[in-house]
Amino acid sequence: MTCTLNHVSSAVANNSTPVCGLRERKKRRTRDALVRAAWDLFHSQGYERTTVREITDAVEVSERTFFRYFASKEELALSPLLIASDAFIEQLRLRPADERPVDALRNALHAAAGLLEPGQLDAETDWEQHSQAVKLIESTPHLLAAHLMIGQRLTDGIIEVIAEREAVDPVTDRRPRIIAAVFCALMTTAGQVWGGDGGIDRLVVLADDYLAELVPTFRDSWH
Amino acid sequence: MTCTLNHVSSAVANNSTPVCGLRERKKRRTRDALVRAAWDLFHSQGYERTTVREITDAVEVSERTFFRYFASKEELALSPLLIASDAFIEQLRLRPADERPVDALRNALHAAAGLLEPGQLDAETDWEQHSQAVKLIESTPHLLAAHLMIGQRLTDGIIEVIAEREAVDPVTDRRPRIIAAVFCALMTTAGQVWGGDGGIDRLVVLADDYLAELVPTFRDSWH
DNA sequence: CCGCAATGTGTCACCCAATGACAGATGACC
DNA sequence: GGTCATCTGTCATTGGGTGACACATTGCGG
Repeated sequence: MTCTLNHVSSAVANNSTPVCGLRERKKRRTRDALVRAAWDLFHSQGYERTTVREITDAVEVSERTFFRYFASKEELALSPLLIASDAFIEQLRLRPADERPVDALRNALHAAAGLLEPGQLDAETDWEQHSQAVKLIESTPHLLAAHLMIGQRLTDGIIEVIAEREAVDPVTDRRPRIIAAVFCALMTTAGQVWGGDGGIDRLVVLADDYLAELVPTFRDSWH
Repeated sequence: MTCTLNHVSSAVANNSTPVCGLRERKKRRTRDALVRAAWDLFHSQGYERTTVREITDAVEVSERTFFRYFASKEELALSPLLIASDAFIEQLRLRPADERPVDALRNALHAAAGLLEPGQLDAETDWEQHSQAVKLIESTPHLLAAHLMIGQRLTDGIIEVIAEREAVDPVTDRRPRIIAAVFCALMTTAGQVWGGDGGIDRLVVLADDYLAELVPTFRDSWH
């Protein structure tokens, strides 16, 4: 299965930079070019049958350079998901403290979806292609595994934020773990049923739908 | 993340064979030797720093032979989990039809754990080393991703069995998907908290504990 | 405007996982 | 014992990924 994903945590960071010097602009340009060329190739011939060599040839840089921008081929493919995941955590942090955890999660989901909807932030978040990205990830075992890893990372993030919000110890109190794991599992399921069709709105509706049955339980267990 | 796991489905199959001819015995012997040598090396120097070459040198076979027994290095490392996962599905199939889904899942878990407890079925299920195997998997990103893939595979299996038991269509009725996803998510979480310490019994206790809060919800949604 | 330091990039060499092709060895079965 | 299927080793090759080093470009202070 030849997979990696060692450097997930350091993958984003460089988002919406002020774009000051020429150096930075050049870097951003080659990075975007790599992402664009990669997705074009992925769509036309699939992820596994696309070599790093082909990507770098299209952009006219060396293979070595590719791996200075992305720790691995899969990190490139998964960057949209990483961005979405981080956006969600950020929105969750912004939820008012008096919301119950389950409501904070649902509201953060709506907020994050609203942010991503307009698209056009930069090359990776171009929402028109996001649908195809989802399809590609779900249909490529290697990428699906990495996708699940991002889900795991998201779960850990949620545990941390919820525990902080509710002022409980995430080690001794199992509730943050439970709600985070269940929420992510339902999100993943919703994402699979969604399949990328019908826009982000449909995904949110699906997730809400799945979550609805469990809301009473989680409300009871927290206040 | 250099991972694979393409041939998960075909990995088990050869379990508790009658051991007839000399040929079969020899094959089984080299296979077991590979597994044993691999785990020794994994424990002493970690998964990623162990090369296939080192494993095959220890057993004195060619690298090519290794890949005739295992589709990938990670398939070898994950075979205990695959076996456990398949055992669970099998037990779930054996549950009487009048049990509610959530009860069938819990009972199947107990049954499968009981089966695995004695250990000593063959090299891979040697339960004494299973604890260390879990630790190794959880601490190796590459293996953790593959572990999550097995969880996904288990989820799909559960959906199928539940839908069959309850005579519902798994595509239109979302309940099998929900209960399977939630169950697997809680199992995974329990497994991470467990960490391999305290025997399989403790894992079952943890899983039961996590599941307990959601039992009322799932009982209500089915009958 | 110039020179230095930092940083980005290309080249080369290398490791490891994995696969295909082919030939030789070995057990199965009559 | 001989034939046949199957297992195995050897060889060559591909593709992902990394380290080392040299060169080029940019940023910046004088």
